[in-house]
Amino acid sequence: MTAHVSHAPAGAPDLTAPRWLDAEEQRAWRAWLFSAQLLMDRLDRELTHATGISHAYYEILVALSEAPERMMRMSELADRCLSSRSRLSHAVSRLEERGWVRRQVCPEDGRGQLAVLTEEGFAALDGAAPVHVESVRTHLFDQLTPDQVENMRDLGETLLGHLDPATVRTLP
Amino acid sequence: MTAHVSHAPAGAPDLTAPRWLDAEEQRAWRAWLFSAQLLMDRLDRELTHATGISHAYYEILVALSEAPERMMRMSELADRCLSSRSRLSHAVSRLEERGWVRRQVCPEDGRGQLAVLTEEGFAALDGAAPVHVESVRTHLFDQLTPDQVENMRDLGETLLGHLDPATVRTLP
DNA sequence: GTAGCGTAGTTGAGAGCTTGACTATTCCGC
DNA sequence: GCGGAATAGTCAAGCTCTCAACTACGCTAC
Repeated sequence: MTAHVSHAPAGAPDLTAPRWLDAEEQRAWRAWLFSAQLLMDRLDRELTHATGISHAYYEILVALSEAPERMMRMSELADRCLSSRSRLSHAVSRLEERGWVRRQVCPEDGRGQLAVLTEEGFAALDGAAPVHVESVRTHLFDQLTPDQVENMRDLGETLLGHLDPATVRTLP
Repeated sequence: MTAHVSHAPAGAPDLTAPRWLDAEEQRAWRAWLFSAQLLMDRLDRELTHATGISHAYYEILVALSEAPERMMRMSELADRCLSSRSRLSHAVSRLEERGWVRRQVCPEDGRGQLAVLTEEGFAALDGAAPVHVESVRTHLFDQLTPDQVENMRDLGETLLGHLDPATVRTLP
């Protein structure tokens, strides 16, 4: 960013002036942003390339595999995957075409749909998981000391507590 | 992820077995992933909603505004924005339609194109920057202690050093 | 029961991204 | 110089996401 300078007189701080980042904050922010973008991109590419499953689809399969009876309400699944309803609906349709998920009307609520992981879907996940965990190891945990891992967890949970207090409670 | 257990005998560790994450690692990884996704999504939405400029476009404008003469080679700009050549080419075309960027053949290399930030583009960035910095403050720095900010920088730079050693040197 | 409202999920159109092919130009070895 | 390899950038086709309707069902009050 080009330099932005507040022109408020020293004695009267301008409370509406943008709270620009200082050099340290700028550096921290960019390091975080770039590393996060690169890491997600790398993990997604390696997974997609090796297994044909994008990280977004992988997350859906994981969520279903962990759910009781390997089935979940569409909305609940969308929340769990940080996805919009619409996006999830499209994604599940595509997973259905691959035979990995099927839809089923919800017995308790006629409006609802259940997404159910099929045996084929579970097998696909089972094949992809070792690939993905190896990527996460290589590009994340292998690079960090135990203290850094602890800091990562602390940072993540702090931000999560602000951005979405409901999700922080669903952590393992 | 459902439980995955290595069946190798204790005396002969299986070096090809997936290095699954333990509970602590799982927790750290998910906290990081969810918070990163939510934060990026939030910042992008707030910026797009308030200014009509997506975060991806914002990054292009920022990179150009910081470049000498507010111009940059297409490839260099793509690298700086962690974007593919193709994606950047499309994005610059759309920014050109808005009158914020224009293309210019590179004098030194007839194959190359220079993306140049226009006055209108600079004005658009100038209007968007306060909105964006306020989002970053609200959802990131206001939530963290100075120690956490320091940890964030450390983590980001560590990961960046592994994922893209070239980029870490371009930090402010 | 039925009108009205809220919720669950889907759909279609349009925007943006990815992949891979393609053009134009430069670089390099002879 | 000149032919072949490498590089810069663009483009078309297909896929995914977003936004804004839209359908279908459930809940509540009368």
